[in-house]
Amino acid sequence: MPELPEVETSRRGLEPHITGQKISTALVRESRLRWPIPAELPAYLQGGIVRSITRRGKYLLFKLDEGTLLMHLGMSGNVRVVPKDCPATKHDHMDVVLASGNMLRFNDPRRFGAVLWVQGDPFQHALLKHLGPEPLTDEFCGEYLHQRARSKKVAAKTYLMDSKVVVGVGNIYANEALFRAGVRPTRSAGRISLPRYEALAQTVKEVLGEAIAQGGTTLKDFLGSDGKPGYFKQSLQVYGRAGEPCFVCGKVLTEIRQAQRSTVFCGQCQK
DNA sequence: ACGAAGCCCTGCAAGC
DNA sequence: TGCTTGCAGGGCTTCG
Repeated sequence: MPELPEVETSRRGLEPHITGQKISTALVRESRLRWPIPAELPAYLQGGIVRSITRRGKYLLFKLDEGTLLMHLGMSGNVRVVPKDCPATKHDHMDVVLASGNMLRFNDPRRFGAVLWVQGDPFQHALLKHLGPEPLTDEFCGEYLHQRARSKKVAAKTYLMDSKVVVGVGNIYANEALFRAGVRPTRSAGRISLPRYEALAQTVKEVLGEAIAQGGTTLKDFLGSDGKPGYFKQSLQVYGRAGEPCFVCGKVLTEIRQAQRSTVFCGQCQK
């Protein structure tokens, strides 16, 4: 479900309901995720106050005085604020009940997500320590991409989706950004010029920025914490359009697989 | 050290 | 209608 825009959409939706709230109780209903939810988590959370909710890549960080609740939505995860008497449904893994009468509910059918507790500096945690820059900051630019790609043979798309290179660029937005920049997804990362990387850095920012502004991309079931779908789907130019004509040149879009993920591109517009 | 592949899981749509 | 197959928005881990 979530790429960076969807995670950011969730974060923004949660923020006003969660910040400053005291946690009355927490309940782990199904601990099996990518890693088990720690058995001690409810004890850590109980009585704590959520000071802030931030995002690093696709991770959500709920900061408490005693530590940080680290959450990843994986492929199918969803986190929402609901009234505390809201009946549980399938795949509701965890509830964090707030003094306000609402609760934070984490649901994840495919269980690729994670809910962890980190004491001390969360950015020193193994999962966050080696992450690349945020795509919407100035640190992420053409020069950075160009420099870092030197002598790399990986395909441009695989390079763009590597969280050590840049965080938050998932399959949809990698396809879209490469199309907008006119870069063929299969081209070796080390064989792309600086000006073309400048274009690519720009289109990554554009695509993600537009998607956030539109509340993310709802393909099947993504809903923001307000229950509304994202509207970026209607802006997609290549993702999910294999076999259909390119909006720019009319040539039929090609689909291939890279690293077990579907790639769609225009053989005419992308070189 | 790097790059490719495997794997974790459920749900759904398409095809037979 | 019902079965089987393949694919899905991610990313850590293992293998070569």
